[in-house]
Amino acid sequence: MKNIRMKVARTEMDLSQEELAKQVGVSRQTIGLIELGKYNPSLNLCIAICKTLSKTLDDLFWED
Amino acid sequence: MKNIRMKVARTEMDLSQEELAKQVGVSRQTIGLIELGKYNPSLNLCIAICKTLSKTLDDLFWED
DNA sequence: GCTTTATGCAATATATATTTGTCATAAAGT
DNA sequence: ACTTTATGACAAATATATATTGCATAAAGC
Repeated sequence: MKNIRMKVARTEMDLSQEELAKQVGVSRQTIGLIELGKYNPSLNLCIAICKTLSKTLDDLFWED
Repeated sequence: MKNIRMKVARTEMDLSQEELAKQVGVSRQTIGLIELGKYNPSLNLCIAICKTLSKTLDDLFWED
């Protein structure tokens, strides 16, 4: 399912998908697909995204 | 690096690597390698492990 | 001593995450 | 109107997570 929390956190930091991708070291498509919920990203990537967005794993990726 | 928190959580539940693997739906080797820190597991797998061990992502996979 | 049980290691095979490139579109700026 | 910027979609190629099998070892039970 869509990861709205991640998209919100990204826009709060005023970053485009492409800018976040560059900072995290992946392609724009990867970021886009994660936000669309069509991907099962690796733990290391999740952690890199969290650190860039000043969030934790539970903040962005933990449900219920 | 080694994931000691995961190993502790598993032993607290009195589960072997093989038992946890079966409950989570992966092979024993995958669990072993995650605990040894030689793997970059997928988010879905991390979540499945957390739920089986009654922990959250931050509990088992978030550092600092 | 022998047999389980639990764990680590290594090699090959398969599934899937991620990249790269390209196109389409809508919104914003000039 | 034109040009950027941001995003979604798609297909093919590459990298890597995960499965499978088999072997080695140490600890525990009998």
